[in-house]
Amino acid sequence: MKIYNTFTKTKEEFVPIEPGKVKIYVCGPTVYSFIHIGNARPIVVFDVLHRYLEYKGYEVTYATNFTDVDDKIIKRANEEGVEASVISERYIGEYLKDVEGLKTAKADCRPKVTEEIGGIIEMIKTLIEKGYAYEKNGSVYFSTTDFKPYGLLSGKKLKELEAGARVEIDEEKRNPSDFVLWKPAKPGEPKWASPWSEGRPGWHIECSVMSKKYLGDTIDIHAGGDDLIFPHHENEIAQSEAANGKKFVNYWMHNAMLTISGKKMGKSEGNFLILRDIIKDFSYDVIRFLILTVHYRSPMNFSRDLMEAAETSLTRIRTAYSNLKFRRDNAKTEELKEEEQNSLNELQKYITMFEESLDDDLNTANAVTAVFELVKFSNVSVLENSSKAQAQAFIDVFDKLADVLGIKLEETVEIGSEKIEALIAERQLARKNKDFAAADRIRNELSDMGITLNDTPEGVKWTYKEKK
RNA sequence: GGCGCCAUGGCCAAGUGGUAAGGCAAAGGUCUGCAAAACCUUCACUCCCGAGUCCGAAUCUCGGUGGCGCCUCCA
Repeated sequence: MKIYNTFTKTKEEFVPIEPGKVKIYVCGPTVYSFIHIGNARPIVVFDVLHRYLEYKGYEVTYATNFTDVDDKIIKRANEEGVEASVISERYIGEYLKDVEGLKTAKADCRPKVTEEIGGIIEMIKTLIEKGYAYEKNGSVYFSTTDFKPYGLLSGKKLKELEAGARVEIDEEKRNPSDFVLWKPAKPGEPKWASPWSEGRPGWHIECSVMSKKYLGDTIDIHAGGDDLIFPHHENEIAQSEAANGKKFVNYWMHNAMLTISGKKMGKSEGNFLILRDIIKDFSYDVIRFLILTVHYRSPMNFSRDLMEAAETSLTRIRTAYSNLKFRRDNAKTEELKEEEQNSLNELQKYITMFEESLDDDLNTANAVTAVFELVKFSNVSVLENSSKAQAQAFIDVFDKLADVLGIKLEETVEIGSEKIEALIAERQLARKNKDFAAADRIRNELSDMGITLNDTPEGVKWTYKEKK
């Protein structure tokens, strides 16, 4: 499998540190509100990476954190007049609901910063001892000029950074590009005791500490949004490599931003759409599917029109799948017929196409295309007179590929199927008596419930789609 | 100001040297009581513009134009 490594700016053959095992760290959310749909992109993309590596037989350890102490959380807590932990716990809960909905709940661990303070203090101590960090008035800063490789990931040069007008001037820092590892608490802010002051950690140090604790000094893949390349990931490298004296990450993966009307969607930009709001009109599956139709390193412009198109596309896949199940359950022949053997041999072609796509830097867009090609092939191959064995073979391939992409092939029916069957039987009777007005009335009634009927020579087939 | 990325049909989107995947939308047809689904057919002599390299370029080089991102919290 080839992976584009942001550090080397090339696609590289993926070779894990330990054969058969992969350690992945993905930067998680700061929990001060609901996530927006842009946040869903890395969650979905790197979940597919996780699933695909497992599909290929790797044993994956996947860690993603919660930043549960931060200025924004404190601000929100002050606005509501509650403890910071009330805010963070609330949005961790909401985040997990979204993660569940997106079918991305496979992470092995989700550490929280507030539960890792001890480890953070230890790493800061080490950095001071090794001469990479210094204390000033209760704050501790990382000295960027003392870490020679600083800037290699982002391609920034310290000189340029200093020349930039946007670097905050801070009298305590030796260099404008130095960043905070520990800062003293202001009155009323959450705080922990440390050798330097009662305070809390800076943002960047947490990921270095948690990655080390849960995955080790050197990990295979570290991933996140491309807006984290600088300064967050650059700083993580500096901290981890300075403290551990070892290479931090072998492959850096970054997803491009989700845009809206061509502009980056961001909480600071104020042009974001909350995932929960989108889910009122579309299912989680649709946003997940839409995200997969674009390569993860290309910017993706979000719109409702795209969601609608994605929903229709997804329905095409689901319809093909449900047709297969219908054919299987109504098949007149059990055993595979001789003439069907060719189609089964050809199935492998689609699996290969699917795998080659994902092997090429996780090209989910082409993997989805492979699924569409499979849909087409299935529609022309598995017919009324097909055997149960043939239909099942196709179903197995659908299941296999959909599982990697995390696409749900069937919607859960929320209505009692006895009721549906009764109405269908009633309509069939009406049709038999040529009372088409009554038949159509029942069909409309079912349609209002989200049931679409399909009259076939083998009987009536129905599919369910949740009404929004 | 510095660094980097992108520009493919009505919409979305793969493709990074060998002659334009796929999805949505649209048009016609088959099937059907009508539908739905499915199938068949049609839908970019062309990939922002100009020049160059090459037997050959959407793909490489140079120059434009337009758009975006990072340099500050951000997925």
